[in-house]
Amino acid sequence: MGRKRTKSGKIRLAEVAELAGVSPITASRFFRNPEALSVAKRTRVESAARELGYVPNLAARALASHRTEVIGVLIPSLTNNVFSDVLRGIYDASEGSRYSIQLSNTRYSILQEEKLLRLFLAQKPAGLIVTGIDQTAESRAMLEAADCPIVQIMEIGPNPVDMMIGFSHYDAARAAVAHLFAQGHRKIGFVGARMDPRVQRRLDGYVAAMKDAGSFEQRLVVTTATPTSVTLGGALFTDLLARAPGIDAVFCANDDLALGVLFECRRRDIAIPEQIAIVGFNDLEFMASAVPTLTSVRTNRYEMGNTAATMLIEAIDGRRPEQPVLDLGFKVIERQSSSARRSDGRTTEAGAAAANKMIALPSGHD
Amino acid sequence: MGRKRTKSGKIRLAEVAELAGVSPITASRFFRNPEALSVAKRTRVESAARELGYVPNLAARALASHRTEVIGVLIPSLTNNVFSDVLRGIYDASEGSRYSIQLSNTRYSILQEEKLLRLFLAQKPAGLIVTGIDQTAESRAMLEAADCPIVQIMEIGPNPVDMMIGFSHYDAARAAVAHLFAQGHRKIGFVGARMDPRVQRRLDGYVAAMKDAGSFEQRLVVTTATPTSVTLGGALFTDLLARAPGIDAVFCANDDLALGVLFECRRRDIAIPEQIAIVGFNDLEFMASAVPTLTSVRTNRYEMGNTAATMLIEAIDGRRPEQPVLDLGFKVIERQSSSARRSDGRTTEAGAAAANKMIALPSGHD
DNA sequence: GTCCTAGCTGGTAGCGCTGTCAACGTTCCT
DNA sequence: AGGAACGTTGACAGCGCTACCAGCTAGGAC
Repeated sequence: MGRKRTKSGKIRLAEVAELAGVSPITASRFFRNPEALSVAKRTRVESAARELGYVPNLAARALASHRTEVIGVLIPSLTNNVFSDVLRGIYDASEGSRYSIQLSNTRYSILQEEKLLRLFLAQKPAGLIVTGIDQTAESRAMLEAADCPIVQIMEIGPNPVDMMIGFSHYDAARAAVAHLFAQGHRKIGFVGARMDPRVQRRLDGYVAAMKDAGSFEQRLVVTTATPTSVTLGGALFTDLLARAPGIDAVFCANDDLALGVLFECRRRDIAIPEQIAIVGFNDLEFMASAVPTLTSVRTNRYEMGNTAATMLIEAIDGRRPEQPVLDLGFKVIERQSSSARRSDGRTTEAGAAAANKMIALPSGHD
Repeated sequence: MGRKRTKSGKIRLAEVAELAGVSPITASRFFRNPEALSVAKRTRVESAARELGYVPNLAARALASHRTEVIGVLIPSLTNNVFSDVLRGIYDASEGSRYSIQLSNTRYSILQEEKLLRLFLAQKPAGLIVTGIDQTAESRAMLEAADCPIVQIMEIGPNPVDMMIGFSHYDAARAAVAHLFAQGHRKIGFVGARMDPRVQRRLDGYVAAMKDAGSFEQRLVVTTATPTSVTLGGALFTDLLARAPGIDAVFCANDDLALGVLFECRRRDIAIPEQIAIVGFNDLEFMASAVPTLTSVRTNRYEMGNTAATMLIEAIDGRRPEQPVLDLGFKVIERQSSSARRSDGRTTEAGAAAANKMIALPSGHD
């Protein structure tokens, strides 16, 4: 019995080729570039492969071709809702393609990111998705030297390494503050946690908007390096009230903080928006459902991940996008928590389904 | 110039061996089983590898050894907070080990799970983590035939494929309902979304507890196959109120629903817990911060993922746990939303930091 | 001193696939 | 009709590593 199979019982390409009556290399081509085969051989190989239940050995392929079919993804957090939406978009886009996702968590450390990047690059990934634009110089050099397509996600900025997709956190924050001004608020506080680069740029946007209006005061800003949470939102708001008792609005760097502020207002019997207006950031699902409903800045997280992975795969396959930097913009979703101040001090009690007015802006507008 | 390097400029094991003055196979052993080398050679190989910046080629290793260093993880959702905690535990445990995580999303479909399982198994993973105990017969057969360790996570049940770590959703739900009974509630509604197998078992636990007390009525149960959300919690609660206006408590199959119920109560001016008590499930962070604070069943999600991956890696390395099925239990965290009914109809307005009474139970107690 | 065992080391032979290049028709042009 | 050009196919030689087994040395038992 000329035992052709490996001990594991796996079917090899050679067996498929033999059954199909072609050479192994022809069978190999069938799986990588079927158009290169004549229709006759193509169908023969196809049916042989199906009959034997052939599954390619990716390790052998990677070894022989010096390429892997792995897309590396570096994100700073696995728990943050924001990134789970982005991730879902990435995974959805990778399904159906022949690429698989290799995920690593930088924990908001650019040093950790550099380490992971080195690890990834050593495996010659087919492509790379990295978060943000604040890499170490070393990381930046590695990315520029990498011979695979790269997408930077979450925000846009100058000097993309390769492709880039996101929006301007600075502009989004400015728009949120501008909205509060438009509603008649003047003493607008800022609460922020974690203070990673993107949150920092939201703060910068807030500061710029406040300075433009001549309303900026340092005591209106309360931040911490602690990871964000709903509870923390309440605590930071408490600090803010102590520092600046006269505030009439709060811009929260994310929605968890905003929810915490909402609860803290409940606890203190502060009326929203009559006494204090609240605006969050990201527009998580619960914002539309809270009482009162909470204004937020909608960011297209799923779409960001999905488009990033799609662009990357296209680029890997040689079809580079004509537009390598994509601004997904944002929308200020106006809800009860920031509606116009009224003399009677009440807002209408509308259900969660109340129509949302939107302010849509591509970032880059001022 | 005898060009020893591959065109990519990568250092190979052979170069390391040459510099260290040993044979390639000895150098190879250094990376897999350093103890097998004499101390002298060990240090020589080590410094040679460091000097050259050697990085092993995983594809070649996988091809030659018929093994990969990939742990496959199958989870039903990437957005659900519950799984992001589990995932973080898994990733944290895999860091520092030589195994990498390959994640796939079954989207709550056991057919999709079967397909993905086939895909994974074809790559000969080092180990596998699968969610739950409700695989298709085909999946089950594949898992049992797989020649790698396997951990089932999220719940425990009879007939583990291999290892298992989780808790009894049935017991946890019973304990939650028992807590409501202990606080004097009788007409306890149930709201559930998605109705995946674990939510179904929570419903079963609820039904059993209610029947034991002679309080079960079909109209107290409102469920939907729709994915869960805060908004949906409000909608389901609205349905429940219409079907059973006399309820005095709601057990929610998860915390998002509970938050939705809380907001809907606010909207309708229903006092919590005086008119209606609320209990959630999972004890997400915001539960302790809501107003009123929300009672929930704490589940050890991070620990579950972390322990699962740790056990799996140990098993891969040949150290099987003496206890292959691990019950992580749960705790009913009592908060304001379900405190004892009072004649004066008020609860004390305590901050989020109010001490939580806990009922700790390993699942399996009745 | 001889034999045996254990511990360490190295040689050989692939793992399953693909890059490269040559060779073979076939078609189309001049 | 001759030849170029194209499309299709196959032979060969590895990719970088490890399984397997043989050989070597040292130390201990008799």
